[in-house]
Amino acid sequence: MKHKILVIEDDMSISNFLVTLLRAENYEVISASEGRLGYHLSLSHQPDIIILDLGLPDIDGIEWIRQYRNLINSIILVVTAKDDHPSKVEALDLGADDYLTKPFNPAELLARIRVGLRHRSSKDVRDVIFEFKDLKVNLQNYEVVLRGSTVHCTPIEFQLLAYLIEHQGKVCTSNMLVKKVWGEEAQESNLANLRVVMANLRRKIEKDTASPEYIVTVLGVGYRFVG
Amino acid sequence: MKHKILVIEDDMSISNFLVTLLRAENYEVISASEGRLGYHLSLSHQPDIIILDLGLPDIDGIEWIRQYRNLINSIILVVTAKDDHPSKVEALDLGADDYLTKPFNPAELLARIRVGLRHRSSKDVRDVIFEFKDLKVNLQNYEVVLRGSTVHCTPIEFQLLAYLIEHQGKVCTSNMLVKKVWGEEAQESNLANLRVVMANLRRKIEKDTASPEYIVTVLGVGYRFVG
DNA sequence: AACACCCTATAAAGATTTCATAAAGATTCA
DNA sequence: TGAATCTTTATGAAATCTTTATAGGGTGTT
Repeated sequence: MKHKILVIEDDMSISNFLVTLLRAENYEVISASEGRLGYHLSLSHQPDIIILDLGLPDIDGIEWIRQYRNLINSIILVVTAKDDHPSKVEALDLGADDYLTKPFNPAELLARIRVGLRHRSSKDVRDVIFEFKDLKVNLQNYEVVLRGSTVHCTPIEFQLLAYLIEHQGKVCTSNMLVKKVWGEEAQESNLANLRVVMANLRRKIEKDTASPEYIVTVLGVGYRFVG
Repeated sequence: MKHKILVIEDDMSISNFLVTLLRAENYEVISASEGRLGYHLSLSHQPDIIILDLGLPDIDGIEWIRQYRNLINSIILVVTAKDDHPSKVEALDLGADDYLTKPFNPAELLARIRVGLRHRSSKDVRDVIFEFKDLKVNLQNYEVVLRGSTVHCTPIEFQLLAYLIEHQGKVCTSNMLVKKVWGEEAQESNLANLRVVMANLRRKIEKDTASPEYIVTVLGVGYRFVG
């Protein structure tokens, strides 16, 4: 799928240059020449990356980051003419992910965009609703639906499932799971417990518990949600 | 908890400056003046961030990234004197997370370290994946894939393989392997064991165990993962 | 060449560990 | 109190690890 980039820049010649450059790299590009419009576009289009110029006509770039950083879920790459260190440090500390000073080398910009995309894709954008194969889990409502019909899970079963889903694809050691589900001070003894809960959970969501399709055992280590 | 930073830099005056600067910021800092040592320290200490100078005496910095990027789980921040764009783009594309050119502003370095830590703590644990010829090993998930299909390894087999991979190219004595896999207090008697495990492991990953392609025997000494 | 010696590979059997699950007892909460 | 949930305990099965035994392949000596 094409990655989406939002360019917020008021200087039209630079903006056009960026848009052309990025389109040539096969990104989907949208642009805004004002800060507030940029914010609204970022909400409606959910771009992967925002390229933000600090010198906007309607709102100071630093202020833009301060106000909107936590409201959007994109990588912010600041590209600006000012090379004063205070604003650089401030922008980064307010949540910008990278900072380039004009004039910049286009190849470097593109490389830094790829870095941003890398970071973003490994940062699993966590949805409240998780879906995989026939399983649908609403991580807020404690709701588990399997092939259309609701499956009732006990609180502990759900916590276990939720933790495994949050770390899908990665092996979770039994110790880690015991600690996360029963609390940090949990004892070794809870291991037996974990197994019982796991068996019950599997009975509820797996077709064949002997060859599970969602939660697999990693012998000697722990469990892993296939993702 | 204190964040851990590894500085890999051969110019002692810069290295000392960085170490002092970072310690003053309350980071836990370790340093190496050579690339290979730096790699081993990053394995043993698992730093959150690695600050890497590209001009190392024993190995080219770009080469360092190419070889080790997938084997370590840290943020890599390149700090170098060369400001040639090709190496900048190459370093970033090979997996470096940021790139600063000397002389850099310390405040900016610190800000970029904070960016790196933010990215890291936002839950993404980069997959540590080793690839060589037809073999792909995910060192976190205990997963071994050979020519596209998953190979099941037992815990001990995997530990052995992982240790050899971490020291690829170097001969590991049988004693060392026994100690690392069975524990420091392991006996001489485990040598027979090691051989059995090795035979089983080879049966799983080698086409022809008589002339192995990944793990070769070094007669009278031990074993070596070809790398 | 024949032999002994050392080191290694591997098969097979036995011992051990780890896991899944049932069932019974304890706890919690309404 | 009673229903649901959680914990403990027990047991068998499966996977793994260890031990033991045997065979093979070098190397060096006579």
